[in-house]
Amino acid sequence: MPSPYNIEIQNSCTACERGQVELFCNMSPEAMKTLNAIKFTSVYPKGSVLFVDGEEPRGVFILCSGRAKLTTSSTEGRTLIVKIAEAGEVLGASATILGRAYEVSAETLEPSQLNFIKRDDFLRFLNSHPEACMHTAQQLSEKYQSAQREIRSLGLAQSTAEKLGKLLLEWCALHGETTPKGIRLKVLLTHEEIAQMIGTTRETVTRLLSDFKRKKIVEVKGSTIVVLRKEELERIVSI
Amino acid sequence: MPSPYNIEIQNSCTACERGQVELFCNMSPEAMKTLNAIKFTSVYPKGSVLFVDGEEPRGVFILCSGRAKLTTSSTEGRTLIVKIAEAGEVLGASATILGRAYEVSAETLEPSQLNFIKRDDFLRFLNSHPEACMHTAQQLSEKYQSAQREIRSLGLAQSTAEKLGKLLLEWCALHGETTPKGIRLKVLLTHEEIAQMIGTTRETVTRLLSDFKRKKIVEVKGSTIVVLRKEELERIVSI
DNA sequence: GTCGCTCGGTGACGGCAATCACTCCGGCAC
DNA sequence: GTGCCGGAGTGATTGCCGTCACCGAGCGAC
Repeated sequence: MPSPYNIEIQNSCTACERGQVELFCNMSPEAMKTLNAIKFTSVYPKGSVLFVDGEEPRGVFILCSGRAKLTTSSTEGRTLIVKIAEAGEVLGASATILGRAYEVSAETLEPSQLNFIKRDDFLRFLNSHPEACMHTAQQLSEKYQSAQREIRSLGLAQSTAEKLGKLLLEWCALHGETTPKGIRLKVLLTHEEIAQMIGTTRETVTRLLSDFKRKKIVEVKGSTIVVLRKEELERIVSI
Repeated sequence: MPSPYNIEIQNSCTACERGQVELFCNMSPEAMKTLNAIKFTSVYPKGSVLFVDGEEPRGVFILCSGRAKLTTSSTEGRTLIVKIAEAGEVLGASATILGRAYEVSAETLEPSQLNFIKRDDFLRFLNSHPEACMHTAQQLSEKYQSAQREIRSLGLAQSTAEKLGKLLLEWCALHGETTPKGIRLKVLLTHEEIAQMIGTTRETVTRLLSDFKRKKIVEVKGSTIVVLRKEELERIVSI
């Protein structure tokens, strides 16, 4: 089924074949039916802003396919990318549950399909379906642990090289592709965005990557990075 | 009722008068009864380690009274204080729910009463009591939002003065006591611990506080800090 | 073709804060 | 009293990295 943004649209959660693996998709038939009834499915182009830091919570977004960046900004315009959300994640749950302002902003990084659920519907859904509530608790726990890792990285690393190394290693573990030469990564972020992920500047990211290249730790070709010597990266990180 | 560490012990959650205000304490009578049956109440002295970063989750701790610090450490010994937990908070919930290692360490800062619930009991409790599950989801949402604030502070502040200012302002909002001269804070942490909260060194904290004193922004007497000019602090923070 | 523009690479410089190395003070043991 | 120890205060030095500035490559619009 072709769609405006050239991705497959999945209209029914019950028929969604990704259902088996993702946290919020593998529930009992009756829960899925309710979910189907209250969700609004849409496809968003790259760069769509789903919600903004500080805004009153309208509801939650379930990321069915695509990626989204969660960011927070300082008053004078510096931006920090808190997390890159992948398919299967629920966005805005904490704010929706607490009825407090969204604590981050969310923006799609590529064409993405999302299910939106209004706050009232979502709360009713959680109250009436214990399994949905458990799934949400799991999602929130994941989010919390991921936030803790971010805190560790930002607060305990004393050099920026360490932070960048940590980020590269995380990417290796998440979607690294092992090849004879090393671990290959498709990096779909600009240096600017990488900088925003580790709280530094674009120039520093460029310099550090050059440094890694010079030391034969990585190889960069266009938007792919090949990690040649993972051990060396681990050494830098765990100094 | 006197106790070994000179604090009041509350043995029954149903009779606990703090019940009305705290998240995990105001549930239906039958849920409270179950909670009472599966919990282990103990009083811990100051400096007790409840669990350690990386340890397999044994269960959750409900902090009935007292305070505990949540920390994470780097391999070479630097420590970051992620959060000071206050009475009413649930500790170790995310790790227990996910069945993954605790993501932080927890240590009491003063004599504290805690209810411990074993992992299996806790999971059964959540599954059989939807309201407990909702409360847990709320707790996790709170924790997540608090972690996000920490990330903001660590990642977006460009000077250490800004981070210290932010911390002081948070303290003012949480347990500041308004007096004619300014807002009075009881700081029960050493400079070393304050440094660990904002990811800097003891010397820098000492210097910054001296700086604030010189600029007549704060006044320090022993372990109390009086914030004389809150606006000035806010200006520093939101540069 | 020529503009725009975004993105990446690099040099120069300066400032903030980490590090090291003391001193001082108060409390406690003895 | 003395010694010890944890906490606080301060100076000197060093180096990392943020900032500013500029340039080149690539690319789409037109």
